[in-house]
Amino acid sequence: MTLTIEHLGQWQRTHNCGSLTREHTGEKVLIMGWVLRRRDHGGLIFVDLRDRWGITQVVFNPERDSGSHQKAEDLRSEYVIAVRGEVIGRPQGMVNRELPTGEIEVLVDDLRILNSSLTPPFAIDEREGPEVAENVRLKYRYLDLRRQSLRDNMVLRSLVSKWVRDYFYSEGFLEIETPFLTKSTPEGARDYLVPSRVSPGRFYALPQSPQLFKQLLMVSGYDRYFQIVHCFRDEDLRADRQPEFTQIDVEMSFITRDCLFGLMEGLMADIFPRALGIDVQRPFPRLTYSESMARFGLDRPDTRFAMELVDLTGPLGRSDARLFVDTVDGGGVIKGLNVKGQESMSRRELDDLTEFVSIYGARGLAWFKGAQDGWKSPLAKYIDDDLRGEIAQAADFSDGDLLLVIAGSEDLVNESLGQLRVHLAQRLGLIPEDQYHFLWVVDFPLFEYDKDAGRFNSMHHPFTSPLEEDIPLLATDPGKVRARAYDMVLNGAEIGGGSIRIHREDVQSRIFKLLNIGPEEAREKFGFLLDALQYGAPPHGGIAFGLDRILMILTGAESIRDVIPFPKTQRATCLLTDAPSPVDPDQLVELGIRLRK
RNA sequence: GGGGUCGUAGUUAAGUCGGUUAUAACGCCGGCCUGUCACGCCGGAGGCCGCGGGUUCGAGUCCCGUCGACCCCGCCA
Repeated sequence: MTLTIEHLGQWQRTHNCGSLTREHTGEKVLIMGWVLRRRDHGGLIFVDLRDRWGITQVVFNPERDSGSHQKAEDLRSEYVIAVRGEVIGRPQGMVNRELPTGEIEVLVDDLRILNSSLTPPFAIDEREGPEVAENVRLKYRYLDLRRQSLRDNMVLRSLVSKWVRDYFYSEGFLEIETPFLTKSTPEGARDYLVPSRVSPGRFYALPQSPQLFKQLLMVSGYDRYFQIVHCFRDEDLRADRQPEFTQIDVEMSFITRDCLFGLMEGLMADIFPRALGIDVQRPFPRLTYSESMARFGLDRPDTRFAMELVDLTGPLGRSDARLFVDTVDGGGVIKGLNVKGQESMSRRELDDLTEFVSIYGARGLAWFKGAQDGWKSPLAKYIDDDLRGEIAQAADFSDGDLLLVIAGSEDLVNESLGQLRVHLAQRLGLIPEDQYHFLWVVDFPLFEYDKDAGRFNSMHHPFTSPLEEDIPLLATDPGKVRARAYDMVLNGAEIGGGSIRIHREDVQSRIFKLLNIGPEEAREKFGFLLDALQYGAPPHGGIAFGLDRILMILTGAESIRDVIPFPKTQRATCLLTDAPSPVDPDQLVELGIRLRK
């Protein structure tokens, strides 16, 4: 016999599937949802009915209504149904403590089957089995989104957006939209381009961020702007990077850095307690970029554990080990990591660590084990007792400890040792997962030197203001100039970054010149900004947070894809829609585009 | 552009040194079952071993190529 799909008719929901409790006992209710699971006892049929609010057990009893009981025999997973019935308290001993609605069930008087469903390729009930391969989940994303863990993430995402809006509105901010079809700018990430039909051969770019528009809004006097906005960058993906992602974008006029910090700390102190029930200590600690690099090797330090980097350039540079001496002669540095109590680490494990740091260009990883009968290390014989004493003191190195050492250029040593620090902490379980360490990293360099191109690039972006006391250095030693730029860091992840901007045209032009952007190029690319700066641009600055990254931390997600409803694969494709896809040749003709073979 | 992990029923996995009919669990289908809640019991169906080529008497297994998912380096102002 064939299944009959029924119309909804005049039926209206009285409750959702998460709302019924013991207090509703005896009430006639009408609920609708998806069949999560059917348990057919021949006589009784139980159905776990699911919607986005929860799960309610409904019972079909032939003695109550034989018609609906008979229809219920045809129900399968993910059929869409509506049931009318009575809320009854569950009999003694049959309460389900796992469910918020577990004290009651709905005894069905009438059933309408609103839609059938193919058997889903994977169980919607996540208790069913192990994790499903991600390509299957992405192809059937609409089914994956039905599952509890993804749904929880989407619900939190919605709430966080609302809390952000509430916070900024209460602080007097305006939410203003900026264009998605805009002008390509040369700096920064690769642009996503959109061809113009009306102007053949010309292209819009999707914004990497609303940076210039929010600065223009400050010139317009729309002090205290924010926006929750999509941004686009055509770069390769990572576990925490998608080609389109969401920023909480903020800009303010007439502010000091400290004023902005206070407001943004307030935002975090609003969101995190709501989401996680934790306290957020304010003010956040501040670390200069150079201190962060020296102590943690990275510009986004995870301060939930110690194991800081130790500079051993002095003592090891005076040792008899050729490697170390040569490094110092070549202007390099030698730094170490004291891994407390890991003296027993095996050769095999040390090889793994050596391989790990080689990813970041480290040529090798020297190790010293502290034992009662002296140091154990292939290099021990090159280091005399005086130097050992010096090193032991500098690194707090004693019996039972493992000292890992890397020599090379400062950048390389910091990067590889900083990554190793985090890697080891994860492996050794040194990270307290229930802690949330916010901090600011400040005073970034304004420029970084591009060896290949032989010129300076902006570290943040070209509109970042230098520290006032460093402005004279622009003429003499640009590499030393510090920027009024800052990052907010949480548990070793950069969750936001910003700067006080340049608001004077003369300073902006000077920076462009240092960046090798000539006056003509500057005019062509940023002329509108340079013009605007000459019409009474106020001092201003701002910040942008990565909403997706914040959500990753709030949800404990390992992949950014788990906090985005419809994410893309690592090759930036969408397995659900099969985008990107070829287009009709007529569309290309209309755009004046011919594909190269 | 580069390095790595993986790809076997719908799903998750096993598959030895290359050997005869490719296993299991869950799911699915049929039957039984009035208190289950990841129900239970009995029975059944289900495979382009990602794809293409090669080696071999013989390939899920070895080799080459290719496609796809994931992680990382480069890249990401």
